[in-house]
Amino acid sequence: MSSKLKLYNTLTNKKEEFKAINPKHITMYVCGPTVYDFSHVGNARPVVVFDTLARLLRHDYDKVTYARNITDIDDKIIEAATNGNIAEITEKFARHYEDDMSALNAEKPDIVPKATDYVDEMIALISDLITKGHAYEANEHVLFEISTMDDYGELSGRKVEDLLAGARVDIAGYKREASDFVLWKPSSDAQPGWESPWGRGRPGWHTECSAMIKKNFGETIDIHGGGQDLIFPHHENEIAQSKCAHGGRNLANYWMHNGYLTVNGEKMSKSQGNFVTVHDLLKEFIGGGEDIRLCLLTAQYRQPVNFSKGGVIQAKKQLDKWYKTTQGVEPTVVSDAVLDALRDDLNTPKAIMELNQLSKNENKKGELLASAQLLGLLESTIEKRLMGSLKINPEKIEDKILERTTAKMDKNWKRADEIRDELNKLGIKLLDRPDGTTAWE
RNA sequence: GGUGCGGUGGCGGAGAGGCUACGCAGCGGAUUGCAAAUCCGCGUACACCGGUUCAAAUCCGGUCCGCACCUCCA
Repeated sequence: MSSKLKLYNTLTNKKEEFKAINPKHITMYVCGPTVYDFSHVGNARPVVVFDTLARLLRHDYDKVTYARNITDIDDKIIEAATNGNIAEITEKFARHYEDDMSALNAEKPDIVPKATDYVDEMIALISDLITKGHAYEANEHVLFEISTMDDYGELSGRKVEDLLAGARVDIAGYKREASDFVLWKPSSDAQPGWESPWGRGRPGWHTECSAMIKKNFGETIDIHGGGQDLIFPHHENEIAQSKCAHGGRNLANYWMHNGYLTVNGEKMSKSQGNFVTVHDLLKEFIGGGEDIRLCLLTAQYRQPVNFSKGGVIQAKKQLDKWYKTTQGVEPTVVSDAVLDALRDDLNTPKAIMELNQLSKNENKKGELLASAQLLGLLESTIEKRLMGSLKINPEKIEDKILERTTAKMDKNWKRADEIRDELNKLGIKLLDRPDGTTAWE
């Protein structure tokens, strides 16, 4: 390996050299969606970022197991399922999620665990925490008692005192401390629920990830990822549960958090209403999943990306260029310069710069293609890309070109230009070649 | 109030003490019936004020501004 992988670790707020627990098998877990609605572009950013990391890890290591969960039990889902049919809604949006993310060239993770398949494991974890004195039952709830943990707040850099001072939570009377969090809560007859030692109920939000990681990977994994907004409280609480259940051992050695997608400088979020769903964007940019992916990779993952359609268009232009220069080329090896950039905490903008350097070199087109593909780009062909976004029958285009060529021979420039404009409106550009033939794209 | 991240040319966006990426847009040229595409050339920017240094966008101190988390959130 020409360079070593370095990753920024939220746990230490430093860029660190990556040291695998077992270099023969890397383990990575990323928080996935709560499936109650379409995902917006902001939700897609971690998917693209960690997919890119997974691709790099697969290039550098023999075996990588990447898990991304699906939260299919949650109060929002219960709310969204007005007819009470939870499974209908979760299955529908899980499917949309899979479709949308694969349109962005994000490979399916090796494991896609669903929360509802891990209820037994969650109950076991909660029981364990009660036995070890870190959780207590109150008013049909089970709560994690943060005062029983010495280093609570290590990930987010928060002190328990500050939390309490700033707490704007409705403090439920049965909590011993305001920031104790729910591990288990009761369900009404109308709500979905599972039998447990504490009555019929459902798990709290943070519990599933801890249980899934334990079951699939064991106590400690290499990398745990997600959006910055998950640092607190979600990941902090995952750490609390898992460490207290596992004798203080780390849940993950490296915690990585991607920055937000912003719109006019502000976070894209559902509650603010400033979001664009991937589903809708793909309708607008037909066949443009790769354009969206590149757009998301133009900034380093910890920096914000200001989303705009102009940005997607710019990415599209970039890809069109690369597709042209690699037409008919077979991928060879991934460039060291691109690898160096990616191994430096996933510096995708620098990697993109290196791709541009490669594209200028006649002899490095195979490297360009192989390197771009490591980033999940240039995975299609120029022909498919064209056809995917075509709004007109190719034969009709040929007819028009023929008509225009005739007009040109008669020096009827007016008619020739009319035809060109007409096709232009349909997004088709004509290329008059020096030999007199006309190609289109 | 606490915690964290930022402010780079018209725009996007790396870099992080001297060699001043890269892309888009723009301008000039080659080419073209005119275009498009392509090729060649052109940009001395790093919020502000001090300091350290032979040398600072990069280090140190201060100021201003923005964003985010502390509540569900990728």
